[in-house]
Amino acid sequence: MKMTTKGRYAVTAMLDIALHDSKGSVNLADIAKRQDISLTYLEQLFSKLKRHKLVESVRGPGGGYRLALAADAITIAKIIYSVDESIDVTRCKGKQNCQGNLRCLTHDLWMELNMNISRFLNGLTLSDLIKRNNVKHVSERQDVALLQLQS
Amino acid sequence: MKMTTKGRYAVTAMLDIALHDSKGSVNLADIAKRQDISLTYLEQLFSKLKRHKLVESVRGPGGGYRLALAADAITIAKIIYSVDESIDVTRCKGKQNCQGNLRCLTHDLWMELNMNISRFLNGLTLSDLIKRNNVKHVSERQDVALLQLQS
DNA sequence: TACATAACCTAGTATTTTAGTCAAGTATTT
DNA sequence: AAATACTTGACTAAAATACTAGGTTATGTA
Ligand code: FES
Ligand code: FES
Repeated sequence: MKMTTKGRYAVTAMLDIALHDSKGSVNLADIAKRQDISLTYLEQLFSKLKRHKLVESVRGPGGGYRLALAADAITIAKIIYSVDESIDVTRCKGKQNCQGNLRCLTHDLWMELNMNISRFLNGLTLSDLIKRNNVKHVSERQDVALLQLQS
Repeated sequence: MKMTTKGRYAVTAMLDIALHDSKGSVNLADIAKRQDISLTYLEQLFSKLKRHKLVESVRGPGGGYRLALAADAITIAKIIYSVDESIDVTRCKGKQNCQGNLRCLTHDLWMELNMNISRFLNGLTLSDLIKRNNVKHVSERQDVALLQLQS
């Protein structure tokens, strides 16, 4: 599995949008400030998220991004997949050809681990996360911090 | 999580020893040939595995490595941990300080994923893997290949 | 219509990590 | 003594990652 800041940023940003969805659309500059992520880096991630139809964009002043699906239809797995290409832990990418075109000794082990991780990430949606108290608290803290920044 | 060839090689090599344990000790040169791993790279990994007391070494002619514990006492998690340092997917390494010393929006999500992966890898031992048919088959294939190589 | 805003796009680069090599050891058995 | 086998640490090429720079294009508003 590739679990890098790229995937983490993507989930964080998507969660940020889901939390501020009431405002119609959320612009990347705000996300960048709230979540402490470089704006231009976010732009790259959102180009992928859009390509995978997880978000829609609104151009021009007052524009931004909004979820393309309901929050309970967007799984964490989909988000990570969209920016990281895969959450695969095998070496062969499922092709069973690690060892000179043949299956290596541990192929099935990694496949099982894949399934385990997938089951977890596929079973969890943005709407699940929004409901959590720890997420609510952190989000409120971030909103306050942004307001202070702007004043 | 860092799931790289380093961790995969370590598990593969440990499994190889477990499978050939009847011979007392297994030397790295044989593992290198059977599993297609660079010998000098294996040496590095085994220095770590020894430091973590997962294997014992037997020096001199006929020497090699053998498991320091029973196969059913060595979990896959321990092996990966020994060479990769961690199977952690958080960004903060558990310290809750991603965002200027505070917890980020997704910290708890990654902690949950950590638990999920740990549960799986801690619940699986070398002895579990040895029993599997697919492992047996691949191992037999490798033994035959090594004999042909030596003749 | 000008202009500000914000998405969109293409390169490029600094840093880090990975996977692996090399060389000069030390220890143990035969 | 000689052969075998493990030990250690420094070193390196290549890849991936995280991030920056510098634009262009669309759109709402004054
Ligand atoms: S991981 Fe699939 S063949 Fe080795
Ligand atoms: S992952 Fe722990 S604070 Fe962000």
